[in-house]
Amino acid sequence: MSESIWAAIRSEPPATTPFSSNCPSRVVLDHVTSKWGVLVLVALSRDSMRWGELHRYVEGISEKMLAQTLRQLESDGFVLRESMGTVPPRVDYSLTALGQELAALLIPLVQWVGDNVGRTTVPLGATA
Amino acid sequence: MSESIWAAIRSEPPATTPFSSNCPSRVVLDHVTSKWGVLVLVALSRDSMRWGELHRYVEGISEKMLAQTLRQLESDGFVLRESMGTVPPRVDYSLTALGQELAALLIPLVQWVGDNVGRTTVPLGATA
DNA sequence: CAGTATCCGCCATGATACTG
DNA sequence: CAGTATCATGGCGGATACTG
Repeated sequence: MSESIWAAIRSEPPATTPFSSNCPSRVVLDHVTSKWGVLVLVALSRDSMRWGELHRYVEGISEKMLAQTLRQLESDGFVLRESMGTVPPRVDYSLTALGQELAALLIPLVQWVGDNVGRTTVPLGATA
Repeated sequence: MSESIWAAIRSEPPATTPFSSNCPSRVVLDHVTSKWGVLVLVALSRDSMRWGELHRYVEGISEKMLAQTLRQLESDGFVLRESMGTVPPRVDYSLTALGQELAALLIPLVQWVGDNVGRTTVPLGATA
């Protein structure tokens, strides 16, 4: 009994890939590639931004989704939240070192998509 | 009247970015970064795959979502579907040139996430 | 200003069953 | 084998109102 426990503990997390259904990276990947996650991460890649700035910059995002996305990315360790504790409140959001590594990979992607929408055959009228 | 029409037509699609709420790239970005879209695109980046192969390779994807994702990516011009017209049926899926360009950007991302999950602070227990 | 709280519709996702 | 059809549901996402 104790043996099986130790065996289980000792056994390495069996080198799962994002293609494995139980791989933790699936979760992170979902956060990162979420509808708003990508845009927020890229938005913060230039410089830190305040809540209101982000809200205006990432057009169309609701307050709820902005809050949710930021909390998510913060809990993943990609975003740093700094409250200045002033009145009226001022809160700055920036990328952590980890977040910057990630954003570095996201930028070319967003850039490419932006540049090449015209080459795609996306059914017109899909404005959503 | 005709003037305003021409003015409207002549005016360039006002250089929208993915941060603009009405930008078409938003749609493509959503397809590409969809839960299964990323994985399917990366899966096909090595070589073409049959339906059943994909279904097994991208663990956890339902038949419905596989079909839907493939149709989506096909209609965007990223994926090529080739039915062999045999019985029993054999259908091959591969990336178009456009899809390969895209996948080239997706691979480092998926790779990075897979390699760096450990550095993130994803709340444990989130296996979904 | 920077959020939280609440309500709600809709659709993305999934499980199951069926078909050429 | 390669899908489609159908049904059920959770939660994504938006709108609105409220607060320190």
